[in-house]
Amino acid sequence: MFEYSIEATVGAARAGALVLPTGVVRTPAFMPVGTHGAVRGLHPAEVERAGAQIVLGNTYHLHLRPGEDVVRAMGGLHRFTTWPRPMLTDSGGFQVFSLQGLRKVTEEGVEFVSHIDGSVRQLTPEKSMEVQWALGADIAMAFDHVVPGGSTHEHAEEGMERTLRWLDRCRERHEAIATDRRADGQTGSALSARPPVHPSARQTLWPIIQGGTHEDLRLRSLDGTLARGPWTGIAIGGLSVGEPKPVMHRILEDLVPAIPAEVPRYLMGVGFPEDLVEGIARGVDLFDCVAATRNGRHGSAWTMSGRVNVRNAGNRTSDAPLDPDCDCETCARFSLGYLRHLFVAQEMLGLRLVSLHNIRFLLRVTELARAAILDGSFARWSHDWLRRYHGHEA
RNA sequence: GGUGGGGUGGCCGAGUGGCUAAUGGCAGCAGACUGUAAAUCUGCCGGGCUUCGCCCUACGAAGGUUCGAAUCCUUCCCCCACCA
Repeated sequence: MFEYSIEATVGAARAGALVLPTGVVRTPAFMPVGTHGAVRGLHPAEVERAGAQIVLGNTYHLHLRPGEDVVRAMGGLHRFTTWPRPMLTDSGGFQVFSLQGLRKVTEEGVEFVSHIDGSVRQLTPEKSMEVQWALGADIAMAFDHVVPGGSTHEHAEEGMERTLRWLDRCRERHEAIATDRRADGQTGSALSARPPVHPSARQTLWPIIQGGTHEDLRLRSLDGTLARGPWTGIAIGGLSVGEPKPVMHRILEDLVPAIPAEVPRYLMGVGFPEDLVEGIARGVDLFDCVAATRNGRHGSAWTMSGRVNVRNAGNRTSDAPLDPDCDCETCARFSLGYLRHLFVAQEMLGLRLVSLHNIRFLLRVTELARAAILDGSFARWSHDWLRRYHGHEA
């Protein structure tokens, strides 16, 4: 369980298979984000048909609503949401970054003022592990401290060191709960025919590398993390949080080669289509990003002919698909002119259809990249793809 | 016919002497969004130009008072309510 096997490589790029309790994830892979236990606007069947192999949930948000006790009582996140494939829960660490102003960080953990009802909630490494065990995803993420992209060396170092100290506490609590569960004989899958009252005892914990845009800190973060291993996967956090793209590429180039080859690498919160290709080329195996669904709801679509703002007046009578190169359910059936109408009329179908297209667009990028790695053509494919994609950018 | 109320930029609607090319909202146009406080947010939105500025035309119409009017006065046109 939790094995990762590499099937082929081209340069730093890899194609592999990640075995998880509820299924296998072929990499490189994009993971749609379902913060509240749903990929916004989309039916799980649609997400599955689009080719998603694994989706995310969020510890902070699901803790606030409906509460992990509810999810556990409902048989765990897989059964609750009916998503039959692997899941990963983010730890709430990103909310330390995104909810600045609503939280206070201390060594013990983070105090959040709930954006829902104003109540004060504390999330600690231990609490995050407890919540994530109750949610029952295949992969739990360590509770980390994300700092903004432009952070000083001193500030980034503080967040990185704290993330390492928190990692010790995460691992300790995560293992303790796993041991308890095994003792209780709760080893069944979260997807057993009759769902267990408690989720699977099989859940793995992945650490997160921090260190901002400072190479020395990134490498120290990795060293400290590896010293606390072994791990079944390693995540790179704190990128695409305001720093220029070349900086992110440089960090990946310095950091990824130092990560043991046999471990899957997960670049958190990234990205846009070009970020996936650039990341894969630098050895990243897993990605997640809210942009596909958020941009989709906002009427912005990725296509091989450039970004399309669906609402634009010029699309009023366009009978063409949103993206003629796309094989998604939206492009197979609907005209761009109709999609524009749906947005202008504020019909929710429009939000759904463009979200679905964007999700498919990213999944397809990973599928094409994977195929190119498997047949050895990745270097050329990625070069051509990037040139074609950027060729249409303004 | 009488009395009262009202006519403001595509629409709704503030504004009752200078800070008003005129608050807001809607509609329209464009842009942003990267481990989701986002079906959100930002900019433009009378016309023209050499667009961090200048010049036209503007608050039903015409005329007037005033240094200065969407705002005050006169006449006219139109709308609404009630009374005959």
